[in-house]
Amino acid sequence: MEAGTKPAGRERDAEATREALINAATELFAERGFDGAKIDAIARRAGVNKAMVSYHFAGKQGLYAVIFERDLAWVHDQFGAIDAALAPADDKLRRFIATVGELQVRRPSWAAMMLREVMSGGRHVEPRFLETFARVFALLQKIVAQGVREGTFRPVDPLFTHHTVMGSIVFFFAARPFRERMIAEGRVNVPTPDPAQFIAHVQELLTLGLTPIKES
Amino acid sequence: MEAGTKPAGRERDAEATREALINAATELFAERGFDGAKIDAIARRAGVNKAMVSYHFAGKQGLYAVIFERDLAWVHDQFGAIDAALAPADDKLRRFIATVGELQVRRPSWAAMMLREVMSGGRHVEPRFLETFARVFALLQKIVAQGVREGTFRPVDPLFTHHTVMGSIVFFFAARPFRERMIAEGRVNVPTPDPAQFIAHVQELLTLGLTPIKES
DNA sequence: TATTATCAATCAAACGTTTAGTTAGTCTAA
DNA sequence: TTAGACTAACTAAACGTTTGATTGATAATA
Repeated sequence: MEAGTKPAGRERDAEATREALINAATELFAERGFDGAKIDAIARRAGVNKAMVSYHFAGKQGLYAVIFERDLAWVHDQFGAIDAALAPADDKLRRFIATVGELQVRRPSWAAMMLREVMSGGRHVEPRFLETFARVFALLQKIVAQGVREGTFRPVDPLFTHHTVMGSIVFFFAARPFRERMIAEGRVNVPTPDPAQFIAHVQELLTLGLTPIKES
Repeated sequence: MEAGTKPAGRERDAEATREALINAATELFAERGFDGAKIDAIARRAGVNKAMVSYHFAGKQGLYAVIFERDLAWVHDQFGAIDAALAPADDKLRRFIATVGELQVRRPSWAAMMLREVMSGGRHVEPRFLETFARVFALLQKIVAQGVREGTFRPVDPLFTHHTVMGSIVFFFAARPFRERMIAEGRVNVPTPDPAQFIAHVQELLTLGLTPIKES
């Protein structure tokens, strides 16, 4: 908890302040959305003055943009590597799913922020984000086509497949606050699930679910 | 578009006003969240004065609650029927998925509103909602157990299965604004997908994906 | 039937609060 | 000593809600 708080080391450290703000804001944006995350609350959680948001990021929108776009390059690289790889389609699909999963581990709040953007039609993001997203979908489209060609996948709609993969994973990570509350309140009788195991589950489900039906 | 506007029939019709507000607010809550949906915008879209929100619903929170809870009874009935049915587990799972799909068709904005609640840990909903949600999960848990017992499902984690099913469907419907923008802007080269076909896709994916692996 | 009384429904304006952003000055590390 | 980092106090705008007046449908009354 309170992962955003600035460490109490040096009194004046611009980099530490920026990081504290980014961490605090990421949590609050994920949990409450752009309008629900108040600058006062972000600054308080980060342990700095709220004027620092304007000072370091030129306002709330600027802070939001920095958070949202700091992983675009990483995403670009990872999925580019899968695209360039020489491997059968089912392997690529597993890597695709694993990479989406890795992003969630890297940035636990990314799922919720992405979901909110997707629901609002990309209201707060710059076109660069749309490009990256289109590229990721194009990759999955390509993988599915390859799999159908290779005979390892049945002829499924790549758009549908994209939605099941992204939907499953993003929902799993975005739903954590609710899931943990339900478990804590004893409303569901299950142990806290392991993210890595869930990713493995999605990999298996899709590998098996896309296997062509044998004509015996 | 502008589906919330009050019909121009009678000048004073409390029921029509309430409906217009509910419709307008549902769209805006789904698209922008609780804090992002401003009372001014809701009232404008509904074509009524913004004081009507407090008059008819005792404030923004009251309007939100009415929207969120108007389908709880329906959900309760539908999933109760599946639970009570005498059918093999794979049939029940298909019905489960179909029912989640039907809810989306009934209330196109429900997915986004639910997702936002799930991300915030149920910040704006009353405990009644949590109960219903727990009951739905319990049903899926039961179906999976039955399927494993009957030998039609491999021994999967019901919590994971729940997340893949709910995640896939809710994401598909919640992402509509983004998807339609991407298609409209020509960033992805696909036709607008048919919701019913997507539901069928999820049914197939899970039926096949949960089939036990043959030991040959 | 025509008139009047009544009250739910509606609206424009105003209220108090909250919000994002700014400013003027202070502090600290180098 | 100075440039950059920081803060408390402030401002203007936006927000949800309340208020007081007004409208129009309805039903009792003449």
